[in-house]
Amino acid sequence: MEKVYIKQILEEPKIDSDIVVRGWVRTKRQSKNVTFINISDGTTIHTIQAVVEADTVSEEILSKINTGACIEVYGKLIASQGNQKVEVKVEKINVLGEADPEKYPIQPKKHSFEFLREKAHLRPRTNTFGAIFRIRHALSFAIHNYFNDHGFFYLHTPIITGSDAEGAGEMFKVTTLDLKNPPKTENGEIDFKEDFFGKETNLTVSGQLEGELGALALSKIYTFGPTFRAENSNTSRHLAEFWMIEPEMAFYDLVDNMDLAEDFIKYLVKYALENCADDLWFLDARFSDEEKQKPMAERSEMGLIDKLKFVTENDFQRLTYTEAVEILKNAKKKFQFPVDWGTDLQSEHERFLVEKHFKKPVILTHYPKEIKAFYMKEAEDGKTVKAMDVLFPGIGEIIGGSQREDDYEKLKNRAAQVGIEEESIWWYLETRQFGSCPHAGFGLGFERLVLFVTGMGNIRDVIPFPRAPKSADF
RNA sequence: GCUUCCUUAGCUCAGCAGGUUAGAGCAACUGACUGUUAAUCAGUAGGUCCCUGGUUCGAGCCCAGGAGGGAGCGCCA
Repeated sequence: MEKVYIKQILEEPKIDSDIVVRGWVRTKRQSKNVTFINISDGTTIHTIQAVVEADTVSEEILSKINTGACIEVYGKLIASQGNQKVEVKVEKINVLGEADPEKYPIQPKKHSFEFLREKAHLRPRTNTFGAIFRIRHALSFAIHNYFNDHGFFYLHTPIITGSDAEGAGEMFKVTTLDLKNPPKTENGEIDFKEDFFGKETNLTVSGQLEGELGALALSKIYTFGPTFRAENSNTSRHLAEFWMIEPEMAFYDLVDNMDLAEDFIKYLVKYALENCADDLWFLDARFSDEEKQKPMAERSEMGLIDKLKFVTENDFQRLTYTEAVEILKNAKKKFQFPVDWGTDLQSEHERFLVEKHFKKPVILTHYPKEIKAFYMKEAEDGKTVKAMDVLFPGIGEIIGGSQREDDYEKLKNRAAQVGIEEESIWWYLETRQFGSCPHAGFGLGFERLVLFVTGMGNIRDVIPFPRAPKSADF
């Protein structure tokens, strides 16, 4: 028999029908003649209220119904006399799983996110995390929807990679060698020929290079999978394991790339607004409460939902790195770090451009080639590359992308300049020898998107089980 | 990796100038209550003051080292 969940019961209430509700107890309110139990099954932010008249359920069972317990309620769906439209008039309750109220850590009160991070196994049962993970799902789904509708193919790039040339950061080693007693070469170095793959392997830091191989065959591809960085990054915007979306498109130049990035993000935010209204409403209220705690100067001028609508309704500001440097040099604000053409912009500079100067998402292009990756297409001026960074308020860089260098000689020279051995990326270089073409792509940090859409402050709270330096529980 | 702040009851936090038996709110428990909305009211119980060492007649408070956490920076997505 098909099970019915709370979301469906509340959306299409069949008054006077017999129903079974299963879920976890949020609160129980008891008085002499009647007991009220609020139940959540996580299918929606809303709970359903079960009403137990005196003597319908034994004291023994009632005493086991505490916050956190899992119960199965048989009864009739009736119109409610209280604040909600409908409620369940209880006939029978089975306790499926008890939760000792002396020990169950999630109480019907506000908890700090720091505390809940230590209870990552139970935090999905809270309103906030339920909402976040439902939105996370919706956004994932929307990503596949968007690309499928636009003729992209989902390409599965490897998680274990034999290449260490992606240049995106420190990598986690993958090995089956005995770490206490590894085989050694004559020089005394570890002999990776003896390792599982017969060479040194790592967890991927980016699917881009393999993604390009796909684009140069299928025209438009995207990847969406986990990515690993062993950087010792201790911030609220970095994870050691995160999910990245990386589209790569043949015959796209930098402008096409920007157009796609902007349209894509707007679609995703709009999808959340249209499909996660209840959860966003809840998070909007949470966001406002949070903002009220902050000093006036730091408060967001807009509510969460207003912020999201603003992004969908306004064009992103596009400008070159050189133009940005000019704006920053002429700004009245004193920066901690000086602005100079040729050095990378600091967080404070990016924040100024996005949050103070333009007050909307910004796409910066044409960075000096020295501060960008080897695979980016050199611009006509010979000094900059056709790179683009999409900067978001409160998040910073949410997308990094570029038109890719499609000229074999130039690409080979750039790789050599930054010390990448030709043999390690021979397969990548070969695509420029055989049927090369202009192409472009970008990487979108999924958790950074979820951070923006949910209005949360720390990236560790938008992934169910965060991986960060010194932190890999659960 | 760097800078800075924090660690006291299950949770959120207070605590003086270094001075006896360490406090509050919420949660829990017991009871009361004719339908509650994180119910209300009354009561009960709950502590390795993060760890180790030091200074002192005396340390939750001062000093040193360590562990864990937050915020910011760098690296990036």
